[in-house]
Amino acid sequence: MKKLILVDGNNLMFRSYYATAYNGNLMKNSKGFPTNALYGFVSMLNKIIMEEKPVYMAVAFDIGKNFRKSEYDFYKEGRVSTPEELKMQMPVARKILDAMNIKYLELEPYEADDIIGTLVKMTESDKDFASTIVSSDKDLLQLISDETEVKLLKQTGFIRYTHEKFVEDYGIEPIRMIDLKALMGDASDNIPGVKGIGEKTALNLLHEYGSLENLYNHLDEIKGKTKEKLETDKDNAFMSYKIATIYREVPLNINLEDLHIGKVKPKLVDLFQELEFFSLIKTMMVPFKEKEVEIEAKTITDASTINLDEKIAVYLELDEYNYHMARIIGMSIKDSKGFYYVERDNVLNVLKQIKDKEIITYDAKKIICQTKIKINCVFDLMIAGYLCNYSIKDDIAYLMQQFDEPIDFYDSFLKDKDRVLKTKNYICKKANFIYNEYEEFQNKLKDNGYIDLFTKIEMPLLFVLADMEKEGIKVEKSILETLKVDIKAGIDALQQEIYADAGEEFNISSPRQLGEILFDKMQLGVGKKNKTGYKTDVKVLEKLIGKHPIIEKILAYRNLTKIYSTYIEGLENYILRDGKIHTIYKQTLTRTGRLSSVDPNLQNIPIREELGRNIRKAFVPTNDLFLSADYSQIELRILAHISNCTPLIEAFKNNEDIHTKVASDIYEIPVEEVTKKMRRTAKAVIFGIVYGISGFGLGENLNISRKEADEFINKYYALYPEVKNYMDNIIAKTHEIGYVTTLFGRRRVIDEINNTNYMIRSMGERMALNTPIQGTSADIMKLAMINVYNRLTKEHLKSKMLLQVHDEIIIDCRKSELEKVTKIVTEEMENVFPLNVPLKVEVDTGTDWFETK
DNA sequence: TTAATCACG
DNA sequence: ACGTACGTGATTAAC
Repeated sequence: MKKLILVDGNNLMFRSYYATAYNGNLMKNSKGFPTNALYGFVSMLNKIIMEEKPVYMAVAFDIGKNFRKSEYDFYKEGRVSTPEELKMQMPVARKILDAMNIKYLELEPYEADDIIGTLVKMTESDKDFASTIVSSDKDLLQLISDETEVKLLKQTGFIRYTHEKFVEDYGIEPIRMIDLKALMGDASDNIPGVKGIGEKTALNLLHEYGSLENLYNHLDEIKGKTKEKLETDKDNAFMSYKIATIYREVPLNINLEDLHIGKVKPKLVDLFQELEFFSLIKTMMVPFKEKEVEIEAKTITDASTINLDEKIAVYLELDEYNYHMARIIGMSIKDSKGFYYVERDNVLNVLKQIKDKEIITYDAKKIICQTKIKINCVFDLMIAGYLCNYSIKDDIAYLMQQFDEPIDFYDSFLKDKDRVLKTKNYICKKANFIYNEYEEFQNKLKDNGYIDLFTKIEMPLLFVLADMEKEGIKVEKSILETLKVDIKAGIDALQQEIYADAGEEFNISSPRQLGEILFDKMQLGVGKKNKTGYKTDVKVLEKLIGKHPIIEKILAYRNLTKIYSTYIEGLENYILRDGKIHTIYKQTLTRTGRLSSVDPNLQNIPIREELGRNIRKAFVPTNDLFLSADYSQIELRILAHISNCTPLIEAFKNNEDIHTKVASDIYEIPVEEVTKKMRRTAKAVIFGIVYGISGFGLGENLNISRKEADEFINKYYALYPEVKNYMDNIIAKTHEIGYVTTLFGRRRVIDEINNTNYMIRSMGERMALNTPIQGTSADIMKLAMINVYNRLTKEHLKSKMLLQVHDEIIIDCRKSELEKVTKIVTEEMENVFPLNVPLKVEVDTGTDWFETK
């Protein structure tokens, strides 16, 4: 039996386009040509080939006019026209198929369905063939027979409709899909059908009478409204039948044998290069991979032959991402004359000799932390790329790919059996890329107005962060261990009680299993659903408190296991031989300009709940105490500043409690009469504003009605019209220019802002509101850190900055220096940049992180 | 690999 | 009628 796969090409392209077009970031190559539909199309083809392993294949397309439209001018009327960005991709799909050596068929005035129908007919008269149709279009189900099945694509996965499966699901023969459509019509194709008859009624009628023809022959047996409807629209029904029938006599002039899949042609590489489908080149083009160009690099053991009078590009390769734990593989250098390669054992030696020369690299922090040598990096390509809105990963290969210089990804390089042979060439290519792109990125920075942000904030910050990471924070394992024993006992006890309450053992950590126990077995409520089953998050569970003691036990269990695995076991794994944890601050990741912390994340150590907060007891100073300095209400102060809101600015100037102040304004009562609850409400409203509020969201958050929430918001706007004004303006402006800016000129492009999908557009608007606030706050903190660091260094203090948690820094402080350090952080942080509002810093100290603040 | 959950500002 | 607050990272289950 020869298997023929028949693909509905148009359908696949449309699906691929819309599947990814929604997020607002239409995938394009560097020339701006949209590629999202093509990428999905090729991936889908590959998937089909993998799953079906066909020997014969054909892809059908619509082209030109179609005969249905000529005969019935209402056909497909009212359809939104195909987006230009999808149309552009259609011809390329054909080119790709040609290069993949897969036949595609199109013929005016027929539609893809008709071509597929014709091919199906051909296979059915040829005993050797059986076909599988691939599409998400149910119309094609009418072609199902014993030799023909339809792989009906769903949002995720597919349903394979064989003849048997179809009859089982629909209770009619596949060919009666036509009769079904004749009755129920099709809104998307503008096929009328019988008005008022939907799928349910239509199916019932067909179960009873078998076909449209027979149904109308027995019209007198039908009662009531249905009969009336059928009578009124009889003509429409038979006309719809004609339109819905797939034509099977398209003059294709082809033999089935012609549809044999051939070998992939080399020109596919060129196409994919043009489209920048580098990952597809790697997976599909193995036999065609170009031979690696060998770079002539001199292996050196010292720096004597390098031209150090000009900038040099340096690249250091390690054997894992976490540079605190990694070992060196080798180092490459490019100068004005050529390439140099340094083997592992000589890296430190060479680096020491060149460290004060002007170095350009990718991820200087990695080099400094790994080698403990403070190189004079004047240009970090990773940071430049980040500011210029490139998608930046730790692996430089991602950036190289975007510049048409694809090399193996670091992950696959590490796994490569022949790695040793390739190393020199591989990492020299990286140095070459850095060297060659330096000027271009320098210009990009200039064009974007990023020179100050780059040279005065991000580059200096890199060295500050490197020092903090290198220093690390001391963690007392014994304290974690003590806690661990208690928590483990708690978990075990709770687990037994929960099993007893539930009447069976199950995996409490599985939301799915838990949901079934709570809502199906124990019937503790109706249960909200998500994609995979019942929702079981804190909010849901808290609503169930009181219905059964198991709920509180589950909440406690969740709390304990979270602490146990993430904050006890998790952290323990990161304590190095020096007894310290060295996190990695990602400087080139967030869309707003904030830092993030990984391996481990030290920016989300518990504080809000008492139990989790105990984790902080394990973090201790190596000097005498911790000093924390945090910006009080920095985001709100920035909001007051950028909206130039007089009452808020005044409140901050008078050092008022802002939440109480807003509460007193909203409730129209004196400050003294503001209750805790009022203050809490005001706080939630204020937060909502910063995030781009909706009445619904605030209502959810405060557990009040949407109407009440709306009233609060409107009250707030009335009180502080400047804020409302700012919000309206920033949204309008972002719609126009497509990006937002922080006070220091950092930009975030927001493509979502003009998306046609309401939900995505709204999200874009909220980002437009929030990013200038969050981003400016991040800029200010970064600058303050640099200034604090410089003061500590200049005044020769032994106290060291260890951590940053967005609006807070933690310093490992000498007791003798406490006064000086307090003065430094307060001065530097509060006076880092003049705003219309004062910046306020709150300082606290303690002998461990628990005691601090 | 993705989804759900929960930790932080 | 829609679906619902910004920015992160780690762990677990389940495919």
